[in-house]
Amino acid sequence: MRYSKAFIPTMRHVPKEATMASHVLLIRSGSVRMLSKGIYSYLPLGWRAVENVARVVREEMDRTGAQEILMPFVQPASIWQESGRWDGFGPELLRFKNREGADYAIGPTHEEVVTDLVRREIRSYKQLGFNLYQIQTKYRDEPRPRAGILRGREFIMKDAYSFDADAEAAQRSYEGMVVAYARIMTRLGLEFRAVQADTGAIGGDLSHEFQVTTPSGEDVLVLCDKCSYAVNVEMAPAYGDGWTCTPGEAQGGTSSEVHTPGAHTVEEVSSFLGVTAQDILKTVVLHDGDHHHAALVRGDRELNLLKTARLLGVREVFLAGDEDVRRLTGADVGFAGPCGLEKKVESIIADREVEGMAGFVCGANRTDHHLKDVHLGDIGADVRFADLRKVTDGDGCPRCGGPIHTEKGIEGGQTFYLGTIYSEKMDATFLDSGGKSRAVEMGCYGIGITRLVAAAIEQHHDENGIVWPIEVAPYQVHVLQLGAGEQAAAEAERIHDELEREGLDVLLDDRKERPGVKFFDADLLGIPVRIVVGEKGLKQGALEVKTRDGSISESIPPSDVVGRAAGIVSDLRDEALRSAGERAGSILKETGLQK
RNA sequence: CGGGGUGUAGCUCAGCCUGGUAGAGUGCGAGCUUUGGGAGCUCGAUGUCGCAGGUUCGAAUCCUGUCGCCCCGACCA
Repeated sequence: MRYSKAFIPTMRHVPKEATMASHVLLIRSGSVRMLSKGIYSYLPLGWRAVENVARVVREEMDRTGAQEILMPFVQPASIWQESGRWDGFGPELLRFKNREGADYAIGPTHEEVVTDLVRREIRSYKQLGFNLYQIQTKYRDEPRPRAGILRGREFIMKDAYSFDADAEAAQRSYEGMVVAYARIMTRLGLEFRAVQADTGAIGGDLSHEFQVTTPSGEDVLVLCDKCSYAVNVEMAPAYGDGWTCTPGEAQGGTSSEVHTPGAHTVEEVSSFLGVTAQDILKTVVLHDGDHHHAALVRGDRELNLLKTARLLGVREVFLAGDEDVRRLTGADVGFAGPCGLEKKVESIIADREVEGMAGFVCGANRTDHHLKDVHLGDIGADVRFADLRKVTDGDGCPRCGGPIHTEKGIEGGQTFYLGTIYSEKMDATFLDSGGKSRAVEMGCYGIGITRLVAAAIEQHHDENGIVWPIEVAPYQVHVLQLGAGEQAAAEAERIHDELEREGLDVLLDDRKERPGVKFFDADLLGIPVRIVVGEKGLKQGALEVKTRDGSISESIPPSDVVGRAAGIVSDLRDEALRSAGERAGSILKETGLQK
């Protein structure tokens, strides 16, 4: 490809709407442009990267025997009503009516469609044991899209669905996908961890997230330093089986109110009253859509909303709004306490650790006032104790007791073992070898194709631009033709043409630009191998061949340049494949799926 | 949804408080010089000041509404 003919609108300025590295660089490199909130066009460079991720995903999915299909993204409400998700999915499902007034949705995922497709054809266990996947645009009406294509409303996803006759075969299908995902992530050059995950709206009881580890990630991973325990913080239990605590003094009656003007935060209360955060009881007012609840945690802890929702038996809980807090507690936000709150809320729940607290400080439900020397007996209501707090660095591993630490991650893919939850609801059944009717055992497996492009940049960039991993890079080799001399132009063309004949994707910067401009753009675009063809080098009989990550920088004769560049590319690919094989060999142990 | 911010040239932003002919840098076009890390000089083109109302002799500026975008949202309880 000749740069002079390419549509690569690079930008010098940092676009003001972008804060994350991948977002900034995708825009600056002319890879994507926003049409509307969370909705992006892919320009040639960005689209090539997307296609490359898709290519690797296809290769690895096909390798497992999965078959590619394409399903509709416009889906009738009827199948969603069958599965119960028309009401269950929430506002992220974009719904609309067609001209006849019938309800439809734009597919955020395809369990319903694929289950419907398969149930019409499956009669016997002999037909089962297959996996269907597609690569397609999805739409989820996210409440808060951000960070460009990392968390968009419209995005491209690979979703696969396995269909088996029994749980054992389904388990093997699941493991096959976990292995494939490890190969995919590794080939794409991504550092990742597979963690146990919540199954959320999709359902099922076994799930792993493939988290691309980066400090800019949205998810928090809890990882054991000693064993292979790895879990999303949403799921992480704070207390192992052996955990106990000595119940605190239940006797109340010693509490007294203290004036704490302006002390809204635990930190402020702690320094105002000269107590530690552990001596403070934090009261969080929640609502679950129907009712309000109060949750109690130690002052230095954070509430885990997912564990809280599970305890309450609801799908989701949210923080109550400021207005609700004022109405229920009778005080400004920051002064809520459990005493006297039992009549205002549906229930009071507390983290297990709170059971050991005594003589603590808590809000007085009166603006600018707290209570001190409070005991559990003062709450005057039944409090349910459970594992509610968020796990943090320094907590113990629930499996081996070793120390755990947390890391941030971007969820690049997730695998779910669904069992029969969809097949039962939607009547996808078959006759087993004994002639009995059974529901199909299903699994579903997603990879955010466009998100992985952004994640790759989050992990691979420097202050000058992108540093593409070889399998994602829109081009593998970037030939910089410097100067206006005919000799350099002819030589650059020759190198470009020969590299293309080798089957490589090559970008030839033949623009009438000064060298500095070309170098800066080359750094920004991040193509892995760079060849500089200038009059100076030709005179000296040595051209510069460099990798974008700086690991290789050589001056070699023009006649050897093509062979050397092609060699570097194939070495990089071989290395990616080799590590993919290695990681795939250990992933089942790593995830605990095999001993 | 709540809170905060922002919208002026392709891009980044100034001007707004205190109303009076629309600005800078960068980019873009032409010319000369320059040519291995975002060149210099000269000349030039570019705006429904997000949109809709209102106040005013007069609105980018003040008022009302609306739309878009960005950031934050137990860690304050």
